[in-house]
Amino acid sequence: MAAGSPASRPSSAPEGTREALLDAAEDLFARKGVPRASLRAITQTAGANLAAVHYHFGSKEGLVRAVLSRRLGPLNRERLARLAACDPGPGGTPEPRALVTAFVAPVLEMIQRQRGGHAFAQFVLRAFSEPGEETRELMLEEFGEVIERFTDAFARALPQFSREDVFWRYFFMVGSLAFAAGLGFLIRPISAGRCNPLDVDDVTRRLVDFITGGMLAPGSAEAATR
Amino acid sequence: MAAGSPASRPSSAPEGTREALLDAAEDLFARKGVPRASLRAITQTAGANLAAVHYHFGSKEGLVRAVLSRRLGPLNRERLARLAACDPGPGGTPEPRALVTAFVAPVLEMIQRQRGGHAFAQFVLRAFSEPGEETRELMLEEFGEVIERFTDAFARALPQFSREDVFWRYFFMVGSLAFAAGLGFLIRPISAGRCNPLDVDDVTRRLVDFITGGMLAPGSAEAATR
DNA sequence: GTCTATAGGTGGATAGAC
DNA sequence: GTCTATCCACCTATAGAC
Repeated sequence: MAAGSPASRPSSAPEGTREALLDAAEDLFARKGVPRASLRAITQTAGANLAAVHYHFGSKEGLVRAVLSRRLGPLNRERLARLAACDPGPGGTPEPRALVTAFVAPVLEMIQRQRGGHAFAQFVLRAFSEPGEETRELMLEEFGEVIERFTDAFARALPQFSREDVFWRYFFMVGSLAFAAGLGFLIRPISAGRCNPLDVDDVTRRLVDFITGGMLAPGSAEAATR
Repeated sequence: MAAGSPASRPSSAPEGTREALLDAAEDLFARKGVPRASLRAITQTAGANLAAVHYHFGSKEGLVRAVLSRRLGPLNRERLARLAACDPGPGGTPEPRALVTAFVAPVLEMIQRQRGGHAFAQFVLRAFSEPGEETRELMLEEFGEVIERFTDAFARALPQFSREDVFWRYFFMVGSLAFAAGLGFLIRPISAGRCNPLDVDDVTRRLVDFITGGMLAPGSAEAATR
C-alpha cells in the first residue's frame, strides 16, 4: 500500500478520471467562471489529460452540463422528499412555513456540508444569469419537477391567492434563495462586518422568516383593480 | 441633411465615440457576457476603431467599470431622492412599504423605460455573481450610500428588530429584486407561460407586496434563543 | 482509455503613421 | 483622436500513436 502510491500513477484508477474531472471542473468553474476556466487548467488539476474531457463529455459544454446535473439531481430529490413529508394529503392544507423550509433548507445545508458547496451555489446563480440558452434549458429541465410540485403545494397552502399570484411569489422565493445562497458573503460588506453568513442555521431561520412573510403577505395586486 | 449622411462618416462626430463605445459595450456585455464580448465586436458595433477602447478606457476592464457606473449613478441618486421624500424627519417613523417602493421602483422603471434596461439589469446581476474581486469592489462603492441610508431608514421603520435583523432583511430584499430584475423572463417557463414579466406596474406591485411582507414578518431568530 | 502534438481560430494589447 | 497592421498568448477541438 505504502509502496507505489496511486497519486504518482495517474492512470492507475481509470474509473476515477471522470469523477476527478468533474471535481476539478466544478471548482474552477465556480472560482473563475466557465469562460475563464480552461480545459488545460481543469485537466491539469484533475491529473488527467487534455483530451480526456472530449472523450468523457464530448465538449466543454457537455462538461458544464455534467457538473450541474451531478449536484442538482440529489439536491432536488431531497427537496421533493421533504415536500412529501410535510404534505397532509389530498384535502389537507400544508403549512406554508414548512413548504418554504423544505425548499430552502436543502440548499443551505448542502452549502454548509459539502465540500465546495458555496462555490457551487455561486456557479448555479451565474449559470442562470448567463445569456446562453443551452445552459438555462438544462437548468429548467433539472428543476421542472420541483417547480411543478412546489407551486402545486403552495397553491393548496395559500387558497386565498390565484395561481398567477402563487407563481410570482414562488419566483420571488427562488430569487431571494438563489441570491442568498450564491452571494451570501455579500452580507459582510453590506452590514459592515456585523453579520455572519457562515452560521447556516441562523441564515436558514432568517431566510425562512423573510420568505414566509412574503408568501403570506396580503396582495394589493388584485385589490387595485384599477 | 440628406446628402452626406453622418452614418457613412464614422469620424464626423469625434465627441460621440466614447458614448457610442459605452452603448455598444453595454449591449454586448449584457447579451453575450463580458468574456465573450470581444473588443472587436464592440468597436465594430460602435462604428469605432479597435484601438479607441484603449485610448478612452485604458483596457477592457476599464470599459466594464465605465459601463456600470454610467447607469448605476443616476439610478441610485433617484433612489435616494425617493427615500428623502418618504422620510418623515427625525423622530418620525417611515412607512415600510414606502421604503421598499423607493428602493425597488426605480430599478423596474429603468428596465421598462430605458433602452437596453433589461439587458443592463441582467448584466448587473452577473457582475455581482462573477468571481473577480475588482468588479465587485466597484459595485459596492457605487451602492455604498444607498446601503447606508436605506438600512438606517429601515432600522427606524422597524424598531422591533435589531440592526443585524435589518441588515439581513435588506440583503434578502436586494436578492429578490436583483433576481426579479435581471431574470424576470424566467417567470414564463416557471409559470408555463401564464405570467407576464413585461407588465412593469404589475410586477412592481407584486414584488413590493412580497418584500414588504418579508420585512414585516415576525422574527423567529431572536425568539428561538434555544 | 489515455496520451502527444498540432491544427485552426480568437482574444487583448500595442506600435507608429496620419 | 483615430486609424492600420501586427504581436503574442491562449483557447477548444481533433488526429493518430500507444
